[in-house]
Amino acid sequence: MLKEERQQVILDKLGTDKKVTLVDLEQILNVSYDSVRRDVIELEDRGLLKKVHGGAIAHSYLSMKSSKGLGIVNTEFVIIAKKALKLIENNKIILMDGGTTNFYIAEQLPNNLEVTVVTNNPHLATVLSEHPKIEVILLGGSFYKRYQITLGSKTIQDLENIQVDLYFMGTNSISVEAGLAIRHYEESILKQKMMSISRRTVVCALEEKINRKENYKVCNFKDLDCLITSLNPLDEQLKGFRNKGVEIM
Amino acid sequence: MLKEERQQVILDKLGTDKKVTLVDLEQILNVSYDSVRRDVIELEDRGLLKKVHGGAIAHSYLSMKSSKGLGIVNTEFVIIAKKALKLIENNKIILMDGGTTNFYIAEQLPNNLEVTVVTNNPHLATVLSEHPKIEVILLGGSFYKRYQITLGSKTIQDLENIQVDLYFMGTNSISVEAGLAIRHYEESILKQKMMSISRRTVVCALEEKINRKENYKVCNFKDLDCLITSLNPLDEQLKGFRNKGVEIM
DNA sequence: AATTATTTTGCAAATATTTGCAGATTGATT
DNA sequence: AATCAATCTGCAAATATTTGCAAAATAATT
Repeated sequence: MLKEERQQVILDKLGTDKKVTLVDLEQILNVSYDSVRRDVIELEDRGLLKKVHGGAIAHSYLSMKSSKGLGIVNTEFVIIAKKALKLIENNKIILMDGGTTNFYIAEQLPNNLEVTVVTNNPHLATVLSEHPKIEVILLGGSFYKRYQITLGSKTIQDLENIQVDLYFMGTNSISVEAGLAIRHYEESILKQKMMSISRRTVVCALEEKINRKENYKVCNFKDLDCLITSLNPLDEQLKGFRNKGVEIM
Repeated sequence: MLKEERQQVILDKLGTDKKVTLVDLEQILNVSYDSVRRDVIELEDRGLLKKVHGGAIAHSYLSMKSSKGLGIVNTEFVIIAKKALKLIENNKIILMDGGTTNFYIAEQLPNNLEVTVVTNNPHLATVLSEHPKIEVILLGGSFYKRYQITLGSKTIQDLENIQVDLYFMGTNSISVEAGLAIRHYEESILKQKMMSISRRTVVCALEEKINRKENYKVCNFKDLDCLITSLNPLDEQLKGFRNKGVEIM
């Protein structure tokens, strides 16, 4: 097996599972632990994944590339998308930023829906271009490879004259005390701007994001209008989030 | 067995399997390991595959297209890309708009090249995000699904404060009398704007575009700085294009 | 048809890369 | 602090690659 094949397998695996341990890879690829480790290091050098202690995690765009064709149905995504769709009405203007959750929601938008989607995520534009009725406005700016979105002052300036009905904000962490925070400073500023031009802001959070902490704060929890998770709104994990004036779905 | 036969077998194998080891080829072709290796090196020089340690893998773009049976076009792309690369220098700012030719050129940009690429084509941003050194600036605007580019006044406005060194313009038609014309009005305006902010404008045209006519004129032929085709610059087909102050490669 | 030039091929020695392993080091966890 | 797991480092064996060279095959010439 060629080294490149192995590395492709690693990327594919990350595309579907988003994370993988080196021990797993050692078995799947049937080479030594050191070899997979070196493969992962190489891939990281090329910026195609992030190496972590004992394994690797995907850069978000990997899953955006493969989630569709492979028909892998992550149930969490399905539940979240279903709830999110309830909020979307015809003739509204929707803002969606980066992240796999938004990507998945976009993929699920029904064919008869007639909305405008504003986004700084080119992959979203690509997916939605197959949709018969949705109009897409892509925000320009420096392209941030790691998260596969446009960023920076140009992007913010693009938003200056736009007013949207509904903003689906992606996030890396959400907690009652620390609010909503992500890993990248510029992006946190951008998200604040996006909130400011949106009538309503909705966060769709995977279970793993709940009560996590990240470095750059975007807003307080109560600044949101709605929180969507795959959990039952009455679930124990969401206890602290209730009665804060934020709808929980 | 002739060398050319062998090389065709190699390409065919890659077309189906996407990868092959030199040991495999040695057996299939029944020649020495060194011969197949040299074959693979030759094919790589022609840009028809990617050589890796111990074997070869298919070039992603070509394999994508070759499944449609565009054998001739493939080599056209290769030739055009090779010529185009000669124009690109480190630390320059390159503007590339839509079209498959630009996509293919982008994929061929060598790893040690350090340039900024400005584009209204999100797919280009995606491809280039795997490049270690290239910075990408994505132009915003309405996303035009059919051509998979951003368009419109917003895109033009984005260009207002940019000045680029080299513009690779995609086109649907080029002729001496009618100049350069395309099928979409808004895009023709955009291309004019792009020309105006570029120090040099280069058109890479597939053979089939030569002497074709389209509806919306972008510019006269002599407004270009350089024309790249897969043909020999002295080819009969290009006769009328010569001595117009436009470099022909 | 014979000769010559050119290209192609296979081989062998010298290099270089990849791989797995063992010991030392670092990092995480209790 | 102690323990366990993961990482890093250097090393040696196995593979691949490169290079030069001579034999074979092919093409060009007389």
